[in-house]
Amino acid sequence: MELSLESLGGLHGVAHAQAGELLSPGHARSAAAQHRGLVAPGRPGLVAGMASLLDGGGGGGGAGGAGGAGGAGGGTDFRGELAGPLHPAMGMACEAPGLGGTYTTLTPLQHLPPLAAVADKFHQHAAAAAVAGAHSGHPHAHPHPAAAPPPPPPPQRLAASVSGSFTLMRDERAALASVGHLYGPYGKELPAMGSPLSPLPNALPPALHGAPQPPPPPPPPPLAAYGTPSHLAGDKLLPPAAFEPHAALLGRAEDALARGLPGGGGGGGAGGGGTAGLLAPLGGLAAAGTHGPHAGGGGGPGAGGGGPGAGAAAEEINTKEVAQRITAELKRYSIPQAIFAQRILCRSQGTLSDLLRNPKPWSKLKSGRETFRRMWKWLQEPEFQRMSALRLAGRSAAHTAWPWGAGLGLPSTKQGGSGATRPPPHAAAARPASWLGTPLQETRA
DNA sequence: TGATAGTCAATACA
DNA sequence: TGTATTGACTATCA
Repeated sequence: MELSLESLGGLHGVAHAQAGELLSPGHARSAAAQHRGLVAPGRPGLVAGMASLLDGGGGGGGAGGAGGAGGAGGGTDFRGELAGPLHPAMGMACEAPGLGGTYTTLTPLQHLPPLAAVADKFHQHAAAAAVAGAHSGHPHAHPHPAAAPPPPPPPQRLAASVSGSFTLMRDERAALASVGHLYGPYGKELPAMGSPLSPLPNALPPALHGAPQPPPPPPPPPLAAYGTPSHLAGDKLLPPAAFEPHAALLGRAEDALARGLPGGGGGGGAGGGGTAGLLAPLGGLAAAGTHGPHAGGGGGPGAGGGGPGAGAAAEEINTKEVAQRITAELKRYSIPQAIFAQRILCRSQGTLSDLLRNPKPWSKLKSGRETFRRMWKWLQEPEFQRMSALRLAGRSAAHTAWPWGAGLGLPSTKQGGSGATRPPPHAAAARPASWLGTPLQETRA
């Protein structure tokens, strides 16, 4: 792995700083045209970055990058545990419980720009990435099935790589925490990384905004840009089967996060905010979520969180809060429920809608927890990764012709009703072009 | 075997 | 076009 801290940093920088430049004229235009109204003034750069990231270009490389990063970070035993899959949201959302597999983005990072290239705007992420890298080298050259170096990706792919690095970081910190590593460094970095976690400008309970945060997340990139996996064809890096461990580990990761991230510290406030608010120790129930679907407004969670610090292995997710945040994020980025449901949750739009509107208390959930975990996990990701996940997932879907959009034929957490018996669908075809992108057609052509 | 949970596709609605 | 609702179905558990 030729991944270096500097590379990471640079990569990151490029991803954001040069996003605009990297954008293909077509995408740039479409993005601007389509989301003019969505782009919040003052954050065009990031938007562009995300657009770029999500752009088809980023995809393949990105995935690879992520994988690479992950590999780098995963140097520890933890890596072994994770065995590749780094993030359910990263295109491996739809795993079959028990299969323990996931898509992973393991392709090597491509040329990385110098750290100097990092845009100030994103220096925090870069730093975080660097830290992650520092803590996790990818010592061994374990075989990555899909790690085969893809053809030299176009510049745009760098962005995607960034997302990969984030994936790494995320899991990395969990790993670190879980193995009792010094989590200290992350105390500072994580908040930055986590900024995306609780940066919901509106629609979020105060608790979630408590802490000082970097500038609000950028407005959503053009959706059109998200769904252009054209060159990503065949980018599935890991066999789907490799994924679930992720879910299995999720618990641990959550733990780790709960213990190490938010709470951490007092600092908390915000930093922890996100996670803290969403997770609650079993004993101290989180707020809203546990009190009923429409329990009162948001106050709860964040506050309730009580501190992730407490939650160890058995923290519960504040379903209500997660639902609110997901709803806010989807609106913020103009992500259709159907897309999110299919790509990240491997569920149908109707299911997601129901879950978001009527989240059941964690305590009442059974297999449905998995769905909320995915949502939660997605929320934990930096924006780049979130979008990447959506994109990658879409790509995977496109290339694997997921049945009913659920993915790889893997059963959903719980096969619902006729879903299992219904004829393979047309789901893919029905996906909005802006999200699915033309790639599907291209790759099939 | 019935109750419950979870999900889906279809459809209505905005 | 995206979201909310509904009815039907399967899986799990007591």
